[in-house]
Amino acid sequence: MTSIRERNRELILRAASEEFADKGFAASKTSDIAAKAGVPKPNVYYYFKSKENLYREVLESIIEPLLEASAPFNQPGKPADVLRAYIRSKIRISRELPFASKVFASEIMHGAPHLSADQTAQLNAQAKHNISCIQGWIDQGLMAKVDPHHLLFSIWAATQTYADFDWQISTVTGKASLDEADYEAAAQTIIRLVIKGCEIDETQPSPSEQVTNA
Amino acid sequence: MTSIRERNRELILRAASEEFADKGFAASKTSDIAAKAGVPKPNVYYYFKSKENLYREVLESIIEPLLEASAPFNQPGKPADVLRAYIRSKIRISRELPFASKVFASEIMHGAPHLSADQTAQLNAQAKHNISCIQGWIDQGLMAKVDPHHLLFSIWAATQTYADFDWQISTVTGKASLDEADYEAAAQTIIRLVIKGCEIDETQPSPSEQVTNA
DNA sequence: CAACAACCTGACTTACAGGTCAGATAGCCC
DNA sequence: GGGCTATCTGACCTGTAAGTCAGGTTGTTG
Repeated sequence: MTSIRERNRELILRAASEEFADKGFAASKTSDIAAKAGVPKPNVYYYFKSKENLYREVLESIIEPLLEASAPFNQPGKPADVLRAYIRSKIRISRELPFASKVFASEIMHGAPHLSADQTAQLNAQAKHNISCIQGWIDQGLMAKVDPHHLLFSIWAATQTYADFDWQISTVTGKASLDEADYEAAAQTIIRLVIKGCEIDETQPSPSEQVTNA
Repeated sequence: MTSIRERNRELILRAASEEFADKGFAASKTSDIAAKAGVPKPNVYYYFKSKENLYREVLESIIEPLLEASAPFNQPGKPADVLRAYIRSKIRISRELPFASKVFASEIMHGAPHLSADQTAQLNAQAKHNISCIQGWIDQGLMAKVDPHHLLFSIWAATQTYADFDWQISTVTGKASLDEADYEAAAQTIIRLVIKGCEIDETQPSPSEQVTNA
């Protein structure tokens, strides 16, 4: 069995994701990754062809979870429920895959030079779908007229910030790392902002807001 | 007059901020920065002692604007007004100083290894002040009980995202760059989420919520 | 247990980017 | 215009990190 392979690849990938998240692609040294994984450097090259390959695999590992986070948008549901579930998924990713999240964020920040056209297309398609879904709710009078693009950007930003800017969060809160309760508070805060922000203004009560067609 | 100095430093700083924002510190080459600034590489070292020094100056250039953005918190005002002004300031920074913003974001993402203790302290002090200001409003019953930390994190994230993740924004919106109207829509969306989210819930109108027990 | 493949490794090569330097040129003040 | 400083520059040096390789070891399969 080549479970040796599986195991070593896993060790190296884990070390690499931490290293890349911490220092960024260019500043990360393959020798450091090897050391952190507990293997000699040539092994890194044995299992992964190059530093860039290794990086790409780390990057790829976050794509699937990211796409899955949009699941709530892919089945019918009330705006508030879908948005709530979406925000929770996003927060969960930040919490459970902080390294890959950070690598992804860094990649996006620098113009996604390592993302394949296919990956970009997939992510973009899902984003477009989510946006048109929100636009649909607005058209149906199920939620207030909040620009779907900017709403999504805010949700992405607010949820990802817990992975990407963990240093800032730690510094300001004074906690080395957030616990369950902190993440719960974060989720609830973001959910509140989004749900309240999407509620239809009562000031000018349009008659048939509740017309939930299909 | 040594306006030659001023001018050249300015050229190099501008080129450096673009390069650092685009590629990150480690991946940026001083030769590229020199080329972009239109000066030979040794000039970069003549005016700035080292690549790191140059980077630090770029980084430093965003600190002052960032601190100034918190001005609304430093004078009395109603929560909604202060938050609105704050969000607009933050968005303005993202728009007007996109490169330095990105460099700052990248720096924070990697644990702020180049920020001086003093700069960290200043930024942290301002953040703490803003948080206690929000907490004060809550205690006075002027706004809903929204965790001040997470509220601030969301505002930071939502506003900075327009500088940091401009590639993503461009890709999703299909626009190469956002115009005045787009930034206005972004500001209004974020302001709506925040203000609505901070409004006191009417559902259970407790008369004297103001019972702030010491 | 033989032979074949997978895995491991110390020692090496190489390219490249940060940084330097000696000397040239340009501006400035008396 | 003489002398002084600031600015500029091509050519160079050097450390470092990506990547390689020859040969060793370990596992695996008949």
